[in-house]
Amino acid sequence: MEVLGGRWKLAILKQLLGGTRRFSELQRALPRITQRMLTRQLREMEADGLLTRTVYREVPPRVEYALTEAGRSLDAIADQLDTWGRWYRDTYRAGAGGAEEGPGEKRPAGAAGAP
Amino acid sequence: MEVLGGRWKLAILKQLLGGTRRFSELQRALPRITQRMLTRQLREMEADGLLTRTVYREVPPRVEYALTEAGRSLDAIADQLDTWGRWYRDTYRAGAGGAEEGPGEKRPAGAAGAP
DNA sequence: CCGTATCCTAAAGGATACTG
DNA sequence: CAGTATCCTTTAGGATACGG
Repeated sequence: MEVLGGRWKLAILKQLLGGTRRFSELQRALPRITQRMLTRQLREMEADGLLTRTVYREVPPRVEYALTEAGRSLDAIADQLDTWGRWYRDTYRAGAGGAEEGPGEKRPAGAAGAP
Repeated sequence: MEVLGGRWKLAILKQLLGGTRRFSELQRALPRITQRMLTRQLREMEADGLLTRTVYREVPPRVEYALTEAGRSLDAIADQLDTWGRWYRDTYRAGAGGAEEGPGEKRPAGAAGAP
């Protein structure tokens, strides 16, 4: 949780799972993050070894971010968190009525009776 | 991440995956959490629909916590996070040398080339 | 036994302006 | 384009003491 715990890290991870992205591309994909936060979360993830940052000294400058092996190894988890999150939101926030009888229908795959 | 994001929630979840627990049992299992934090995280998880809180008005009082379906549905994810966390720690913090050539050996199951 | 109440620090997150 | 620099608010987390 220390490594994934940022407000935006999962979203960034998801973007980078789609391939290398440059700073401005990430900004466009995540319209509500501020420049400062994007920079900070990216630097933290770099420090944690989840991604690499490559600076191309051109004009205009270009910086590319790509996942490391460690970052890519979070693929499955990120995916499951994403799926669970959607299920949870749809089940508990959906029709305001929400979980009147507990989650029973479209449960995330494999999480039914547990083990 | 909003739902799982507490410092202790994953640990609490893990305990409750083992069955119903009372307050003092959780405290003993998580020696470094303060009473206040345990109470708070439990109440948040209850509000999020992850667990139920049952009060038995006896002397001395007894309060039992149990996961809901939603809580139990996090089983697989909690497990994977746990596994990844250990792998990450062992790989990146282990011999101080750490990830000299990127994670290559005991990668968490199924997260290799990524499907 | 199972909490509340108080008080406090630190970390996270953000708005806004400026820059190599 | 891809950041820094400031300044500020909010939330998380914790230590300690007290109570039904």
